Amino acid sequence: MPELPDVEVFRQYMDKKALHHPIRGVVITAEEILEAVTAQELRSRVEGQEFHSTSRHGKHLFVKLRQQGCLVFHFGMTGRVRYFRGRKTPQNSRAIFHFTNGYSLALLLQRKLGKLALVDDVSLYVEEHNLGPDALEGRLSQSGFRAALRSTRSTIKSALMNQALLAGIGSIYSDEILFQARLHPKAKASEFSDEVMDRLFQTIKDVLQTAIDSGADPEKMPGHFLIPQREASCPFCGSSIKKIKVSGRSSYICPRCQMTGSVS
DNA sequence: ACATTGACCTGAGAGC
DNA sequence: TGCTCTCAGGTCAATG
Repeated sequence: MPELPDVEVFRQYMDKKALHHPIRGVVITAEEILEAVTAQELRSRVEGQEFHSTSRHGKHLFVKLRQQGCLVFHFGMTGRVRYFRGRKTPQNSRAIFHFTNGYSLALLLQRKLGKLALVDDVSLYVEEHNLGPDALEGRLSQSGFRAALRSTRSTIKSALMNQALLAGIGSIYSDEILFQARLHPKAKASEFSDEVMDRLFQTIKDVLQTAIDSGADPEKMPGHFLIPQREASCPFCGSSIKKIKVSGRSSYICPRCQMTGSVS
């Protein structure tokens, strides 16, 4: 779930539900998800404050505190947030922020691959984690995208998933983007023409924005999207979708529509 | 120096 | 039913 569109939906959810409530307690039930902070330090710096505003870079969600500091949520492969009322915490809650209004916000991680950090400087965090420009926001220019693709020898799928080149795309959305752009995931990223790169650049924006507009919910995505029907047939030509391995990750492709750059 | 692989963690689902 | 095996949407260290 948690690639750029999912995290953006979480961000909007936090904005709607969890801002501006005084925090009366913080409970960490899996200390290993904390990054460069102890549970005690986190508690003492967060309790009494409020969530003030949110932002996002790639797959990272930043929640600025009212006085000082900023929480960083990373969701790994299975993370979510949930705002809930009452005492019974949802399953797989690893960090819970209790508000004075009787509601709480939990970070849910089935697998403990997510992270929670507390930082003072968001741009420093982004820099230290070697994150490239966000795949959707304006910082990534068309020419910058071309330069990024030309700088690597890897396949286009690996390049799209490389957070240092551009941040926010994972395995699922790289498949969707390459499907919509009719490009084979094993094609060499650096070998595309300018025209193909520019078209791919636009496809990235379109796919990510459309996914966000669908609430990152496969059931609400448009009929030409691959995500809701990866195990079925191509919405364009009807061929059965094939599952292949690309640099160790499963990839779903239409073998007929995505010929460009395929290695025979 | 760069790209790819395996390990990390946990649970769901397949196959026996 | 119950066991074992494989795999999953991410990242990073180890390897080639």
